[in-house]
Amino acid sequence: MQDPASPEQPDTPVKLLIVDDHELVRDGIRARLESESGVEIIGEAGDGLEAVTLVEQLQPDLVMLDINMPNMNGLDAAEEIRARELPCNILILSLYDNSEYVRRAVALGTNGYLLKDVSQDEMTKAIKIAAKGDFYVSESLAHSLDIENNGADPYNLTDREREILAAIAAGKLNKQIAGELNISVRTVESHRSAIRQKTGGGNAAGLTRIAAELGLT
Amino acid sequence: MQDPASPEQPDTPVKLLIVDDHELVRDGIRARLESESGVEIIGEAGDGLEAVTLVEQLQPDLVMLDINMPNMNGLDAAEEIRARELPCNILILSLYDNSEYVRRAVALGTNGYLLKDVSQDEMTKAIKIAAKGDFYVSESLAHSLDIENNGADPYNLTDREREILAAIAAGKLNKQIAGELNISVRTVESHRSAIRQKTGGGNAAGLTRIAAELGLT
DNA sequence: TTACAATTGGGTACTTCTACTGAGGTGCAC
DNA sequence: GTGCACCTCAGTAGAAGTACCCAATTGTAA
Repeated sequence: MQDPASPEQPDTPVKLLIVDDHELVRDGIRARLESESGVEIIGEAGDGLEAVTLVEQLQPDLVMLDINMPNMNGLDAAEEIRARELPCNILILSLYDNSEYVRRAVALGTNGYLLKDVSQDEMTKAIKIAAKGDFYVSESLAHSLDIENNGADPYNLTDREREILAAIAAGKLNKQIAGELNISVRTVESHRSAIRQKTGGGNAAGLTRIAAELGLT
Repeated sequence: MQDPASPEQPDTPVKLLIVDDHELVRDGIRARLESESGVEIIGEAGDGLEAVTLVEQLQPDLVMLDINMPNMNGLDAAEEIRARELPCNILILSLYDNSEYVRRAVALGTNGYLLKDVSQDEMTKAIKIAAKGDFYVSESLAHSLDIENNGADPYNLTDREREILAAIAAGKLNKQIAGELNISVRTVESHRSAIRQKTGGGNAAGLTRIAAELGLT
């Protein structure tokens, strides 16, 4: 993936920026890594905006990004860091083994995706790998990635269908959606019908639950 | 609330059991408290079932319970601990400032409700208070509790309305709901109409989002 | 080029939901 | 006992969604 100014020598510690909106989690990460000689925590941030600013200022080798945060979420922050071409590797640390999240993290060219139930050993391993510019993913997420590599999500929804599913979950009526997308109500109904068939979602309430499951809210 | 065999003397440390399904969070709590002389961590659990077992075996003064966990969630574990009349104070530690959760925690006779964005100072303070058998709640949650004390939730829904809202969010049709509750479809429609009016929820998708917000899923 | 998937749009008939109106019965508080 | 909130049920009208059927266009892959 990316190969910025990260050190190839094992004796130069990895300069790490921790980003999570919960101080408690940051404390946990800090507690785990302070015994690791190969990692040096050079800063912390509590939301995505702050993260982007600090990546620019502190120039860490690696930034560990939580996803759910106020102001700017971790995936958007990753996108911004890539857009500004900041020489920093990115490791996503999320609560959710949501395939949409993983899909997007991969698409953004991040260097790894960890679940928060990760063990200490796996975390340090992931940090080393991601800091080199390679890619690491939680073993428990391997199946999601397999699916991703096959080019399909759990329900095989197309982009358009996901777009419309998100609108349905937002409580919009078919008529509204048709207006916003400049297509006919019948077309929206066709998509909606296809979504129901693929997901087994049933009515609007069921589809809304599935949209939440896919992270489309 | 409860006043079990917890020590009144400040020099006897509080025997604490930590329960969270994420080792990372447990590490964070441990890191924060190991500098505190007044607290001794005597065990950890990763789910609610294990928590109840360990409370029985280790007899801690206080158990810190996460809510979202596999096997048995924290609120159900708290209920079980109270049902077995185990002499242990309970402090809930949750990600969510969900008024339904807070309501239930209060109803179960727990000794506090903390959000995970809590600072180190507030956490130790809460532990001291809860270990004495008093009640502590996050300052940021005070408003939810005020509402609770006024006998109302954010939307002023009645019990029946919450029941029906949950059914709607589960994707059930009015006809199904009517059948299960042995009432007329028209009555379900009346309730549904009242729910929409109170919550501004709009259609089924909107109501489903609100149900999720209220923890009725 | 052929084949296929995705997106687009329509017809028809049916079910479900929404928005308004009305009211009877119960239980609790002042 | 007089209100009041809650739960119950109904009529009517229209809007929205569901379940089938169908096909034209576009782009991409075999």
